[in-house]
Formats: sequence, structure tokens, C-alpha cells
Amino acid sequence: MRDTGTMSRLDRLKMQRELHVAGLENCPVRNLLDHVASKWTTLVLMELSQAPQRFNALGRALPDISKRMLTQTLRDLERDGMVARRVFDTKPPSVEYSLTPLGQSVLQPIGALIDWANLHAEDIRAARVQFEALG
Amino acid sequence: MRDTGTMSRLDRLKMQRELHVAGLENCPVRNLLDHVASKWTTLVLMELSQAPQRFNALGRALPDISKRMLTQTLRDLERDGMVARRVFDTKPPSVEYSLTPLGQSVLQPIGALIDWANLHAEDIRAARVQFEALG
DNA sequence: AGATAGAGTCTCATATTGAGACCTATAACT
DNA sequence: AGTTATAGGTCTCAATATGAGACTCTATCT
Repeated sequence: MRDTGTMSRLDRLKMQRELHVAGLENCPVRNLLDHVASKWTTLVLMELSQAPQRFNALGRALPDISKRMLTQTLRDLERDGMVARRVFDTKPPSVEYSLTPLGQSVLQPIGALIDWANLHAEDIRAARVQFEALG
Repeated sequence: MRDTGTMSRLDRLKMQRELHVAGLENCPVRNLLDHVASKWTTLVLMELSQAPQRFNALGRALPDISKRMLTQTLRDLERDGMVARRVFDTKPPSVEYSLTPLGQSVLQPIGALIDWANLHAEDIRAARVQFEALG
């Protein structure tokens, strides 16, 4: 992506929108958003931020994700270099997942999103109450 | 949510994880993430950040969103107080959508995510190439 | 008179996800 | 010896979510 260093965030947002509209499928931002859009991605990253964990442990920690989606989410994250997969040759074999430095680094912007949500939780709640009230 | 002012971001992340695990469905963060997880939400917010726009204009600007999902996304955003809906009594009537201050403010953390994506796009691309190479 | 526009809604086809059975091998329990 | 449990998945079938596109109503435009 071209020099973003001299642009304001709004400018970059605008540029981003244009890329989306252009339908560039290999646009990195669209890619990330689709990723976050998988919903489990974020949860898995947060869980792994606590400690490296094995497959079933992750499953127990995130009770409402199905094995199917857990597998898929982990594969996607591995593929994108955010999670590392290590197989231990025990019987039965165990597999440990951990965050790579790249995976760690994405926790920061995700954290910003979470902080925003906490900060404005009350505003949103109020908006909903009002919205329902009007029907 | 309890005092977050004295906690580190990691602490907050941990707390967040616990809330998720507890399955609190009305947890504001889970709510926001599910929202972002709708994928169109982010695109619509970005589009509206350029200018208030009417329904069909939004549809043309985001060619790959269906009317169905556009309607639903806008309703959700309206419900959460991030987007305002104004009906003009023209013939045929037109409807303008715009960001509320709350909607504007969420663009900042979303922008942080986008900046991260641009910054690490090359890392991710490289990771993918390697992943494919190994099969 | 017929086409067009705006903002949706409705239905049906398709895609994504969830629930849970099943697989392999080994080790511990009875 | 036979049963059961465990780890990390995969596979199938059912439920849910999304996309594509027809249809609505009225007032201008051609």
C-alpha cells in the first residue's frame, strides 16, 4: 500500500473505502476485517493472550465455539502467521497453540476496540432502550 | 463494568476473557465484537464517515452488500445509537443516514485496526506464502 | 402511456455454522 | 483381558444466516 505516513487517519479511511469499493479482494484491510468478522478469531486471540494452550483446553475455555470452528479459526490464524502450532510427540500426541509476535501485536488495536466498548457501553445501552421505546 | 482505570490493558483483556467465558450475553464488548463481526458494519461506518448518505447511495457505494443486509446493518447501527436516520418528506420520500457522535468516535479504534493491517500486510502475505509452501 | 426512482420488504436459493457421532492409538482402571 | 478415557481432529446432517432478485406505492420524466 502506498505511503501512508503523510496522510491523516481520515484520509487513510477514505483511501481504504476506495479500495473496498474497487473490490480488491487481496486488500489487506478487507482481509483483516473479514478475519475479525469471523468473530471467533478475536476470542481465540484473547484466550491465547493469557497463555499458550492446547486444542481441547481452548475448547473448554471458550465453551460456545464448536470444534469445527475452533479448528478452522486456528488454521486461519496459523496461516496468517498470528498463531504457532507445535505438536508434541506424546501418547496421544498433544498440540499447543501460542501467539506469535505478530499475533501479540494485533492485540493492541483489538484492545483499543475493547476499551472503546467499555467506555461507551452505557451510551449504547441507553440508545437501545430509547430505540425500543419508540418501536 | 468495574473500574478499569487502574488496570493494565492486559488485565482488562483477561477480565474480558472471563466475562466471555461466563457467557454474559449482555456483555458490551461481546456485543461490539459481534457487531464488527457482521462485517458490513465496519464498511458502512467507513462509508458514512465520508459523508451522510441516503440508502441507495450507500448501496451503490458498497456494491457487494445486498439491500437486505444494508437495511439490517443500518437498523442495528441506528439501534445502538451510532447512526441517525432522517426521513425527508419528498416524493418519493428519501432517507438520509449519518454518523452520530458515538458513531464517529468508534471510527478511531477501527482506524487503529486498519492502520495495523496496513502496517503488517507484508508480514501476513509472507506468512501465507510460507504456509502454502508447506501444505 | 410507460419508464424511473426511492426505500424497503418478501421469498427462495445458497452458504456458513453448530451439534454431535466417529476415528486412531495408547494408557490407566477393574 | 476388557473397558473406558484422552487428544486432536474429521465427517455428516440440521439449523441459521446471507445473497439475489421480484414486488410495492406514488409521483415525476419522456
